[in-house]
Amino acid sequence: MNIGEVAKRVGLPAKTIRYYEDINLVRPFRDPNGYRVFTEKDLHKLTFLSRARALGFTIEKCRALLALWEDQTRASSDVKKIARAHLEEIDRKVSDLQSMRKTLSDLMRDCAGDDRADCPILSGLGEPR
Amino acid sequence: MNIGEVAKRVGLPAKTIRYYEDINLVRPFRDPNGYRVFTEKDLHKLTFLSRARALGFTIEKCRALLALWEDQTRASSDVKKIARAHLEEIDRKVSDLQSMRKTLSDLMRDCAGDDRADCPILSGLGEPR
DNA sequence: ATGGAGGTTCCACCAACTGGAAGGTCAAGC
DNA sequence: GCTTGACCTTCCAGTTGGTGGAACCTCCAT
Repeated sequence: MNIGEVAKRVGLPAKTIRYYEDINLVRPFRDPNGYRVFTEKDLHKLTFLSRARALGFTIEKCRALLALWEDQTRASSDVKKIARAHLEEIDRKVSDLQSMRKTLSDLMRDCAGDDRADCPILSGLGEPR
Repeated sequence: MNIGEVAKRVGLPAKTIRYYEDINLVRPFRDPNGYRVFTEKDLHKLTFLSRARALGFTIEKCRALLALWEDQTRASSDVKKIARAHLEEIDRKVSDLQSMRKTLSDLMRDCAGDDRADCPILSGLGEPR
C-alpha cells in the first residue's frame, strides 16, 4: 500500500509518516521504483502510534510502548507502569492549567473591561508576587 | 544592574533574558564594557513577562500585552479580550487532557498489571477506533 | 505523448528556550 | 602586578514533533 492510502486510513499526514520512518518508528519496504510499500503490520503500528500520540505520549514513550507491543514476552505490569506515569503527568498538567486558570480569572474578575485605561490584569501582572 | 542580579530577582535564567532581548522584548542599555545594564523599568517588564509566561501566554501574546501595558491610553476591554481568549484556550486544553485521561484510565482499568503478557492497554492502542 | 495525481528527497522553519564553547572583564587576595 | 575565579559576552547547535515548499520522479489515463 502506498503512503497516501495509508495516510487516509490511519488519519496521519503522509509527511508525519515519512517523519516516523526517519526516526525509525516504522520501516516500510521499498518498491523498486523507490515508493514506500506498507504492510498490514505497518498500518497497525501506525494506528498504534496515532492513538498513543493522541493520548499525549511523547515519541520516546511511544517507542517504548511499541517495543513492548512487539515483545510477546512483556509483562503487562511494564506497560501499566508507563501508563500510570503518563496518567500522573496528565494530572500534573491539568492542575497546572487549573491554577493558571484561577490566577487569570481572579485578575479578570476585577477588570472592568470597558474603555477606561485602568486595568487590574496588567497591573497584577506587573507586580512581583 | 547586571544580568545575573536581574535573573535572581525576577526568577528567570540569564539565558532567557538574553533571548528576550534577542527578540526585542526588552532593550537593556549597554555599559562601555559590553555588559547589559538593566533599569528598574526593565526589571518591571521582565517580571511582567515572567508572570505572563507562567500563565501560559505565548511570547507573541506577551508582546501584545506588554504593548498595552506601556500604552497609557489603552482600554481595559482590549486587555480583557486577550485574557478571555486565553482563558478559553486554557479551558480547551484542560478538557483535551481530561478526555485523554479518561481514555487512558479506561484502558488501564482492564489491565491486570502483573507478569502476564496479556495487556488491554496495548491491544486497545493497536486497534482502530 | 502529455497531463495530473501521486510519489521521492532535501532544506528550512515553528516555539521558546537551553547547553556549551571560546573568549573578555572585574574584583579580591597575595 | 599577577593570578584566580566569578561573571559577562557572542555564537552555534540541539531540543520536540512535526510542517511547508521546491525540485524532481513515476504512474496511469487519455
